[in-house]
Amino acid sequence: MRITYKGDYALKAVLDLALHYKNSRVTIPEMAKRLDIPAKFLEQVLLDLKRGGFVESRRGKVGGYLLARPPAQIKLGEVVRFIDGPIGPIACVEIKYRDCREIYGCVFRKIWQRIAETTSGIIDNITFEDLVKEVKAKKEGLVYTI
Amino acid sequence: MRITYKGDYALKAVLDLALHYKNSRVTIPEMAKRLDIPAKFLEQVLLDLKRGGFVESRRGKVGGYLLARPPAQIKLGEVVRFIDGPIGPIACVEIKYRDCREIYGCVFRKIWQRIAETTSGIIDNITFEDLVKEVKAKKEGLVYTI
DNA sequence: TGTATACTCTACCAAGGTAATAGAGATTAT
DNA sequence: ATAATCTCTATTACCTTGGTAGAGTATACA
Repeated sequence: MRITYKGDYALKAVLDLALHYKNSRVTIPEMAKRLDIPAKFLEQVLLDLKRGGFVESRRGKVGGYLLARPPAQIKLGEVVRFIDGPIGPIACVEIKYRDCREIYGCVFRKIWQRIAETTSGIIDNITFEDLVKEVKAKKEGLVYTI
Repeated sequence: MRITYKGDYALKAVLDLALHYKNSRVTIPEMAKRLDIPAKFLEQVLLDLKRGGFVESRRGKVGGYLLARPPAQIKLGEVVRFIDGPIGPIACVEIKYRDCREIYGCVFRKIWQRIAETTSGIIDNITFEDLVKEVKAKKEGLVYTI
C-alpha cells in the first residue's frame, strides 16, 4: 500500500471538516489555503469523498462542504481504502487473487497478509474524533505522545 | 510502501538460492524458468542483488549465482528495503523528512510511523532460513500454518 | 586456442499512474 | 441579475514500472 498525495489530502480534508463539525460549512478556497493544497486538486478530492459518502456539499452562496457523518463514525481506514485502494503491500493479498502458482508455496504471501492485517488493525481503530481530540489537546498545549 | 514486481522477484530469487545453498550454482535461465520470471528481467534483479551484497556470481561455464551469506543471516527486510526502498506508507515517515508544516500537527505522520514500525517488526524478524524450513516442511507434507 | 556457456552493462521503450491545471457549466442566496 | 460556490470533463507533464535488445566480458574445457 502507498498513501498518495490524493490520499493524504483526503485525510487532511476530512480532519478539517471534522474540526468544523456542527459549526459552519467550509469552502474549497478556504480549506485549500488552510491546508496548503492546490484548490483545483482539492476540489477533485472532495468530489471523490462525496461520492464515497464521507462528505456532503451545498452549492451557491453560503455553500461549502461538511461531514456526512459524525467524526466518531469515520475510521481512518475507510478513507484510505476508498481513495488509495486496498491495504496490502502487494496485489496478491487480495482475497480475489487466486492466480498464485508459485512453486515455493506462497510463503511470502502469508507475510504480506500479516502486514496488511496489522496495518488494518491500526487504521481501522482510529476515528476522526480521536484525531480531533488530539489536535485540540495540542492547541491547548497539552501535548502528549501516545 | 509497495512491493513491486522487481521486489517480489528479488525475494523469490534469494529464496531460490537459499534452497540451493551449499549445493550448486544456479544459472539465470534455470531460475527464470523455475520461478516463471522473464530471464532478462531476472538478470537485472540479480545484478542489483549482487551490488547489494546479497549474492555472488561466477561467469563462464559452470557459472551461475549463489548466496553471499548463509540464509540465516539474510533478513527479509534487508532485501525489501534495498530493492523497493523505505518501508513507510508515505514519504514523510523518513527521519530526514523535516518539511512538515502541517497546521494540525502531523497527527497522521505518527500513524504512518507506527505502521512502518510494525511492518519492520515483521519483515526484520524473518530470515531466509525460516522460509527454507517452511518450504521444506511443506514439501514433506508437514503443512503447518503459523 | 577456439568455442560454448554464462554473467555484465547500457540503452531503450510502452503503458500506466500521479499530480496537477483549465475551463465551461450548474446551483443558490441576496 | 449577479456573485459565490460546487460540478464535471479534458488535458498536460512527468515519473515509475516492467520488460526487451544487443553488444561486451569472463571462464571451462576440449
